[in-house]
Amino acid sequence: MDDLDAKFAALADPTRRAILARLSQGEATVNELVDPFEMSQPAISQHLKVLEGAGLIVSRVDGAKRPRRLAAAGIEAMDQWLAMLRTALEKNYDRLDEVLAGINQNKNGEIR
Amino acid sequence: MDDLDAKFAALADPTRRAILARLSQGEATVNELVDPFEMSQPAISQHLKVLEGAGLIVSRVDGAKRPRRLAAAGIEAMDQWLAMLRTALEKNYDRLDEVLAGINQNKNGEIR
DNA sequence: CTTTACAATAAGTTATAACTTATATAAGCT
DNA sequence: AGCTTATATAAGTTATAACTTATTGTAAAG
Repeated sequence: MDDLDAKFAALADPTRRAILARLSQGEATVNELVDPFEMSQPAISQHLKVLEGAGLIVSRVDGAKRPRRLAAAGIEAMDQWLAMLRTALEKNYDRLDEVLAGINQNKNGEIR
Repeated sequence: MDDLDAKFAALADPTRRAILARLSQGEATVNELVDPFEMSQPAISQHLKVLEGAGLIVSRVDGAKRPRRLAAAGIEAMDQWLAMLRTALEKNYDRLDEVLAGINQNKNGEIR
């Protein structure tokens, strides 16, 4: 699963982030997920469809219920992409440190 | 900076992710960022505005040029949010391990 | 001080997202 | 079978996103 467009777009909605936060505590059915929101059941079902399409959650059939839970694999792709930026930033900080060290060195004629 | 809606929405566009990837290698001006894309300069400027609004990049003035670079602070909020999910998933795996251990125990009358 | 280079803004178009209400499907209960 | 509960799908509305071309603003260079 690699569709970063869908994954990040899914996380861009606060309702969907709240759903994921809820699911991080364990499985929940659609009705359980509807409760905390001032929003219709179809609206939540549509959000769940988006999350499932993005590979961030999976569903299971239990009679008439369809409990959802987080999909481990789905989180990783995003995480790795962010890791790239994080690493790049760390490297930039290192460079900045070197630059600042250089400035101190020049000002004083020695390293301080 | 905490506007997760804007941050994740910004990352949902492949052009903007490519821009961030380019900036992870160091500063770049608007024209430099336009080059690799088959897209007008205004389009790129608009993408940059979105990224800046989301706190993911910052700009600097150098004569008529406005070099952009990554904004360290902006990445963190997203990263922390994802970290929450990651941790939750790890915990769920731990629980699953316990459950499976329990099953083995019951089947055999002893832990195997 | 006019031209050129770099970038931002304006206005218009088209596609898509996020809801709503109404309706369909499917399982469980009596 | 008929009623209820759980969820999905359909259709319609409104707002917003992602472009385009045209234009404007601003600094540097001749």
